[in-house]
Amino acid sequence: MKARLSASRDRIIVAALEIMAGHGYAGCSVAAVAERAGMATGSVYRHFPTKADLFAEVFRTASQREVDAVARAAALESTVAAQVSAVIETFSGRALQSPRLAYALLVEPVDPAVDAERLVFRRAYAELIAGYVAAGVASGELPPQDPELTATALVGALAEAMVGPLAAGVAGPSTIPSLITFIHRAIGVSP
Amino acid sequence: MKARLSASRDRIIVAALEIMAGHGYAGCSVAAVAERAGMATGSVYRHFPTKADLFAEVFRTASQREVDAVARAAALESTVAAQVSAVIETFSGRALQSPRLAYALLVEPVDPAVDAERLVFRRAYAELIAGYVAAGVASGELPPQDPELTATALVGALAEAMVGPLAAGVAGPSTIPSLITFIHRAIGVSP
DNA sequence: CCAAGGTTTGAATGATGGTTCAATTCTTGC
DNA sequence: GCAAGAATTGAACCATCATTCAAACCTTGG
Repeated sequence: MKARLSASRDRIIVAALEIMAGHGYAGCSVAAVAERAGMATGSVYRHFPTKADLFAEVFRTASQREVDAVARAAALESTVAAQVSAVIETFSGRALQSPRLAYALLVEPVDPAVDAERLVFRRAYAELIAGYVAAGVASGELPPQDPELTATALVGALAEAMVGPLAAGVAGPSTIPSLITFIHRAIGVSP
Repeated sequence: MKARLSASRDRIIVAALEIMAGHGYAGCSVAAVAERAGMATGSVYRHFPTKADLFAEVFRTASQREVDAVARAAALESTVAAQVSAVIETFSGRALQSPRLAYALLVEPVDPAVDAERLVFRRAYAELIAGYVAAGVASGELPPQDPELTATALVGALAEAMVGPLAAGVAGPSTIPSLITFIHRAIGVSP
């Protein structure tokens, strides 16, 4: 019974994610989520007090998954240059794999309460990158700089560069390599 | 009479801008705009077919003003390094002067139809910057690169770096200089 | 001055979609 | 089996605004 409850909760989140991946946040009415989760509209409210709470958690879940994937890929590398390349490749590869979801997570207009969760998402990326940058500065691989600011700017650059390709559905073949070059230069990787 | 008509139209746009600057897009109900413009709600619809059309124009107007100010400041400089510095200083200076408006123009959740206008805004900045970068590459002041991608990434970096300070109301004293350093390095200005 | 035409008004309308809740169905302990 | 209690249902409710429109009000040409 407890299990049934928590299973329902999970089904709701999964359903919401699936609809986001297919039709964006715009397609995520509570009724649509409930239907896809195989339950009545009202039942959603047995698990989440409001729609905003539900989607805050949905965003948190999806964001965590993305950040984890990127962190895992970057952790395999040992130089800052390679770590940052891994971040960009993983981030953009996954985004292009589920463009609608990426668009929703990154920039689609959402309820302001959910928007707040998006900031957390972007900050999580920034924290991850800031760590690598700080290590690079400490080891002398990178010139002195404010790792927080560098990381923030880098997340912005990455997100902005992906918005066009996400809308189009594909990225030009030189987009990712160019972006890597740009960002390597930006953090001061010696050529 | 014609004058009266076009004056009303202007009053509506000005009112919308003022409310955006004070309470963001969230505060911009048609009723609120009409009241501030000193007319009845329904009269707004004698000038704009829908709210989305009104705010598309409001965004276009505000964006144009911003881009013009930045372009004017950059045009006074003669090296790419100085031009880009002028862009960053002007952009961030103006944003911090009207943080609520800047937040609305840059990232606040808005009606999807209005959101499209935001892309135009960001692209206008990118075009401006791309022009300078392309000239710098041609003159040899900058290393070879894709000016479009560089400019897009740069706009993203700039916007992202401002979101935190905009929410807080102020930027730390080193934010702008650090950002300039970062972006100079990113485009390949020789030190 | 006056009537015809256009303009302005602001309360009513309507659409959307989140939220509630009385009725029903299911689960569980005895 | 069988209540008692919890969970589920989904249609009704409600709040929010954008949008409309019939009535009231100007403006202007004669």
